[in-house]
Amino acid sequence: MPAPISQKPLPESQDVRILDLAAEHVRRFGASRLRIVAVAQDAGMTHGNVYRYFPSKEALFDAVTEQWLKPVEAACRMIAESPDPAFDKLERIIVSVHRSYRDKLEADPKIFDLFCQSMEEGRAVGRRHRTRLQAEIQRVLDEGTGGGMFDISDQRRALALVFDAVYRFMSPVSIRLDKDVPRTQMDARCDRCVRLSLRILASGKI
Amino acid sequence: MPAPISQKPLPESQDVRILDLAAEHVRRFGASRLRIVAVAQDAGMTHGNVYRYFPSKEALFDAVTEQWLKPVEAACRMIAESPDPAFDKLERIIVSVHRSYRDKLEADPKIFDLFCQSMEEGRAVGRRHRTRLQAEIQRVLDEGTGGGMFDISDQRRALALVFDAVYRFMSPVSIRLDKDVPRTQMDARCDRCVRLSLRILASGKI
DNA sequence: CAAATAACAAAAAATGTTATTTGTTATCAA
DNA sequence: TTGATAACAAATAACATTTTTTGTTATTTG
Repeated sequence: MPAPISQKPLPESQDVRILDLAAEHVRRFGASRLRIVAVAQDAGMTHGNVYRYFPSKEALFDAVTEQWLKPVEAACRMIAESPDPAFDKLERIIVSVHRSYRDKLEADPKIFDLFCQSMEEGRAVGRRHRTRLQAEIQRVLDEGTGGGMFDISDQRRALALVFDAVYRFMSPVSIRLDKDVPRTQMDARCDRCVRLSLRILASGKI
Repeated sequence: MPAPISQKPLPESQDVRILDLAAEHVRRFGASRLRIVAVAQDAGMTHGNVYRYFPSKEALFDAVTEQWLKPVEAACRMIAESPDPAFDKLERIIVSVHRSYRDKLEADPKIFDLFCQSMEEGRAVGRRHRTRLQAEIQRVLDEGTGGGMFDISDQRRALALVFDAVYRFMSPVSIRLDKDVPRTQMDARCDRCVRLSLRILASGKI
């Protein structure tokens, strides 16, 4: 029998505590109303001490966003690493990202706004997140090409084309614009659009 | 020899004058800094009189936006009415809209912002504009289907699919997000994406 | 009558002031 | 040495006040 997992979770390290509290503040009041002093107070410390962990308010926001986006990337990696055919994985990854974003938009609209803002301002958090997703997709694409599943002359171009065609379902800003369109409808359209784009990719005629 | 066209243009009607001045104010300072009193002053009248022509500031903004978007619609209609094959026209319309938007973004970024805002807020101006573009496209689509060029079971669905796939190049908000990507690159990607989407449409397998 | 103005209340924006917050640094305690 | 605090200047937000703007309506002008 393995050693029992400690029932009481270890006392979180301060940076994680601050991060969680900050996320909660954003969830409740939105980023513009978050005050470092208030977060510090909730954490039972002076505001100055928060700066030991996060060099600036923006850095704190970025950390909140990054943390909050991790599950999306994890789900993506999960699929990418599964032993299924590359084509299927590609489809599932894109659909998964769309669904995850939509879930997150509905669960935490204020944090989603933070995410969108970072994209609109072209800041590093958003860019890095997208790069990580793209890397997973690129990996699957390579795998598919290696196995002779995709016949692609210019891979880079192919990837760009797929991203362009499914942009509406992968771009947080676009997804937010469609927030009032029923989920079922958006999901169905996403599925169809992804399938279409990938069929072209598979046909290799680009 | 035909009668000479009057050299001096007819004195513009007041509403057009006000519209032009308002557009210029938006161009210069952005919508948020536009003051009805200032426009009225430029037009040489009291601000109260502006309300004889436009019932509210929002109505004035909408009129500016609508006026400013007319050339996009005109170009679209021009193509739709040409005697070319439906397939070609469809492609040219979408590409034309993308190019027009991009031109306008570069020429009048502040008015473009006004347009984007109306889309983001789901206001009538933006919706009507899009509806008019869609109507032209639908017309061409019908034409193509009638001539046996497209084999489509569910037209409504087909149109939605094409719009989804070229969304990045047709949505003003998306285009603005890509404002720093070189035009030549965006244009090339637009062309490829449109061609891809339409090929699917032509194949009829949806 | 059509086109404009003048005058007005309500809403919004600018202003100036005070209080809070941000971010740094020097200091303290374990 | 690590984790915290206290104290501080500069930046920001909050707030009350004044001014401008918006939108209406009654009145004038040609």
